Amino acid sequence: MDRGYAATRLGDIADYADLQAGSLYYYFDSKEELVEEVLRYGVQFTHAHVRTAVEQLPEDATAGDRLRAAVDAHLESMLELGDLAPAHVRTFNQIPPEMQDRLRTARRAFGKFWAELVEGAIDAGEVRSDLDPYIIRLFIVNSIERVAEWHLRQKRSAEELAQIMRTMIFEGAGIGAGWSR
Amino acid sequence: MDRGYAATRLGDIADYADLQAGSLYYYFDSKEELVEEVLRYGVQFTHAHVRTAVEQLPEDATAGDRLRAAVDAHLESMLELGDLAPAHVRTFNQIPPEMQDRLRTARRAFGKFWAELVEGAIDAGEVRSDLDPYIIRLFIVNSIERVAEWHLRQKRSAEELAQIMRTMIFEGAGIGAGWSR
DNA sequence: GTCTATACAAGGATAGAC
DNA sequence: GTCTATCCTTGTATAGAC
Repeated sequence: MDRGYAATRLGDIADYADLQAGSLYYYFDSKEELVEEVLRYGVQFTHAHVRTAVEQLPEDATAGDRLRAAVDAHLESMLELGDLAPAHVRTFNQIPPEMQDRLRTARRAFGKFWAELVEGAIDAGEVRSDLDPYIIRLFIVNSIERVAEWHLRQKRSAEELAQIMRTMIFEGAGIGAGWSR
Repeated sequence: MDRGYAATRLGDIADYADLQAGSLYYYFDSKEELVEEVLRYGVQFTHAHVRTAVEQLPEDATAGDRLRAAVDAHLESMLELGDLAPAHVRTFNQIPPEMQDRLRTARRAFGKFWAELVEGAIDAGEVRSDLDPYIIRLFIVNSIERVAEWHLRQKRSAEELAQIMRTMIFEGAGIGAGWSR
């Protein structure tokens, strides 16, 4: 679905599955249903992966540890999902509005989880409190989601990318103070 | 073009321009040509805006000042372009490959300008030198480009958004050291 | 310049054979 | 379950009137 929702023909999908276009209707009632299933899988997979990673931390993990773990796990999901990750990120605003509504519940649940992580880290004094938590969350999640889109010239390992993202997200690009002036 | 390249019908565009679909062919030879023109305008407008902002800085501006100015100007462009900004960002990977090739020259020129700003700031010791400059650039530009997509609940002024973006990009979300460990 | 009417192509969906 | 053939809708593009 790299090329967008409407541009992706059932024939393409069928090719990918080594089937003929018509055969897809044995499994799905419509193209919409098929796409919805794929997108829903993407959110739920990622949500589950991130949540598990956070919950598996030891009892004494700080709010910062939890947030860091979430960044790593979310990034891992993006990389593991392969083509599916960018598909989901890119495609959501292209699908029919009713479908967006149906998927929104799943997306909101994941967003809420993220929001709690960010707010927890702010309350613990580990994330800056001078910006809107909502914006901080958007910024972080957006950064992670787009990584899957970077067709990097040098292939980098998941660990390497995680390290880079953590640095940029939490420490920023600048050196020393006064950058935001 | 919120809904993607293929999903955007000539009829929609015609409606927007208070015309009938057929009338568009007086101005353009094809849908492709029309879209290409719109996208090209977007890159060039932004490139020009950012370049001008940077070049208008006083002689004694540091590499950091230049980079900061670029962030502000790029963000301003995104906001000024209105619907056109997300259209460009979202649509590029959906358009036919030959069209991507034709637009790539304009995009590369802008990318090169950005790369020089980032590298200048690294050389001047104002941006961290422990990460790949290419990645730093992707991260920064991506962050700016997506802001136009945030349908923020509270409307924020351009200055306010610029302040937020500068803080997140250069200082990061974290407090204190040790975040990237 | 902009309209209406229409030709033409493409793709989603259905039917029925195997 | 998967195929092939076909229907039907939609959307790009063209023609020609005004």
